[in-house]
Formats: sequence, C-alpha cells, structure tokens
Amino acid sequence: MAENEARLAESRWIARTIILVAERVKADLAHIVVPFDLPVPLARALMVLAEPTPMRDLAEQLGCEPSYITGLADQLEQRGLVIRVPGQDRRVKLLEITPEGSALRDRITDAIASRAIIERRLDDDERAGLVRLLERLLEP
Amino acid sequence: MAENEARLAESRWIARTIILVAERVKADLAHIVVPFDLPVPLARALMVLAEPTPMRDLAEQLGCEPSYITGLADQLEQRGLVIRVPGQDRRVKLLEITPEGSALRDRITDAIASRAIIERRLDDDERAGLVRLLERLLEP
DNA sequence: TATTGTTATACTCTATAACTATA
DNA sequence: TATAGTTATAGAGTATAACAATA
Repeated sequence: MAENEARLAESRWIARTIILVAERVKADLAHIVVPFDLPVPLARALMVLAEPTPMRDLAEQLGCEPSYITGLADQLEQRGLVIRVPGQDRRVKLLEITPEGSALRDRITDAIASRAIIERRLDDDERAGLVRLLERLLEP
Repeated sequence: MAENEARLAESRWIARTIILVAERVKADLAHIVVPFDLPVPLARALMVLAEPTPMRDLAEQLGCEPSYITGLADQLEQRGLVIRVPGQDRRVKLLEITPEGSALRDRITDAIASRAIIERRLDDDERAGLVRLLERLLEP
C-alpha cells in the first residue's frame, strides 16, 4: 500500500535524521565544553548527577560499563565536582555533586542553552513542543 | 523577574535533557548495529551518505577531522558499501554509496525506526511534531 | 600559495576480565 | 553465592602534524 510505503520512507528519514541531530548535539557539546577545560565524558556525567546516585546507576544512565565509572568518579572527585558518599548498603557508593560541581553544571547548561544548535533555532512554540517531546521520551 | 527565572530553569532542563536523549540515541545505535557486524562510525557515515559527497564535506557533517575520513572510507570501500569517485576538481574524491551500501543503510534505518527509544515511545501526533522539529533543525 | 586527501603517530574514550569487600 | 566497586589491560575511536598532488 502507498500509505505504508510513505510511512516507511518517513520512518527511515526520521531514523537517519535523529542520528544526524544527535551527532550535532555531540559536536556542539564538545565545542561548548572547551573553555571549561572539562573532558566531555565528565561533562556528560555532571548532566546526569541531579541527586546522589549509586555508581552502578550512573553507568546505566550513561550507557557504559560500571568499571568505567570508577575512573570518571576519580577525575570528578579530583576536580572537587563530586564526592563519594557511602550508602546504607556498604557495598554501594553514591556520587553526590558538590556546590562547585553544581555551579559548573549550571554554567555548562547555560552555555548549551544559549549556543546549542537545537535551542538557537527554535521559536517559542517550537520550544514548547520540544519540551513536551522530551518529557515523553523521559518517561520510564 | 520570576518569568525569566522560570525560563532559565527550563533552558537548563532542556539542555540537560537533550544531552541525555542524545546519549540514549547513541547507546541505542550501538545495540542496533551489533547484528549487522558494522562498527558504529561506519554506520553513522552511511546515514549521512545520501548522495555522492566530497570527503571533506562528510568530515564536516560528522563533526570530525578530514584525516579520519580516509580510514572510514577505506573500511567502507573494503566492505563494498561505498566507492571513491574522482570529482571534476581532481583533488576531490566523492564517496558514493553502492547498491549494497544503500540496502544495508535501509536495513539499519528500519531497525532504528522499529527499535529506537525515540520512535517506540511516540504516538502519531507526537511523531508528526517530531518530524516538524527535525525539519526545523535541519534548516541551514 | 591554498586546498584535498593520505600517512604515521599519539592520544582519548571505553570495554573486558580478574580481583576485593560486603551482602 | 551474588552484587558493588576497583584495578590492570587492551581495544576502539579520533586528533595532530607532516606530506603529496592538484588548483
């Protein structure tokens, strides 16, 4: 059917375009982060750390292996952006963002908001639509 | 003003969430691509190569250095997914996707469309909104 | 002289596997 | 025995700098 073919073509276009946009977001983040002298992986971790988070959960949210988080946490701690807090289960360590980390995260998000290709190109209506879409996507 | 503060907070939320969603798209692509036995960088290049593209342009679209494209093109050629075509300016080489490359790209985009977190979670209205947003973002 | 692509090299990012300490 | 984090190591991904060919 022509309708199905059209939808298939649109699906392929969406799929390719999502990859392209994600690519641009990634490149944009790399540029934005330069003046902050912060490696991109640390910046991404900061974005996730809204509240104290077990290291294992952070790995899942970042889509990487738990062993990788150890190095990330070490670097974040050295920079004073995060501290390791023991959990009630004493095997668990939570990463808690420090005031310095929180301040830096805000500066980075502000830079993204003002410079990132996504927001720079959207008017108010489109912005509202983007918020709704992102909310949908974050649902568990 | 409270209104500005609310908008600032929303901007920060958008900025963080965009990073998170891009992260998920990336992780999703990595999973999707496994059964095709294709490294992620090659898959991303395939997504971009709609028509014959100078290697330098591909570098720009992927947000990487031109020297890196040489290796990508080598691997794509070895797999028969792409050929190097000389341009009229004889310094330039265009990468042209082969029928095999095109077929593989369609299979990958179909897998993305059916499995990617983005599309799986959207109903028809949200899907239409997503298309409009992506079109806006692709404008030059 | 400026630009395209290539080569060689080194660095960054991330995974795998074996280990420890708690549970 | 199973789970959270760590360590050491290897591999993938990507940049930098010097180069060759063409403009």
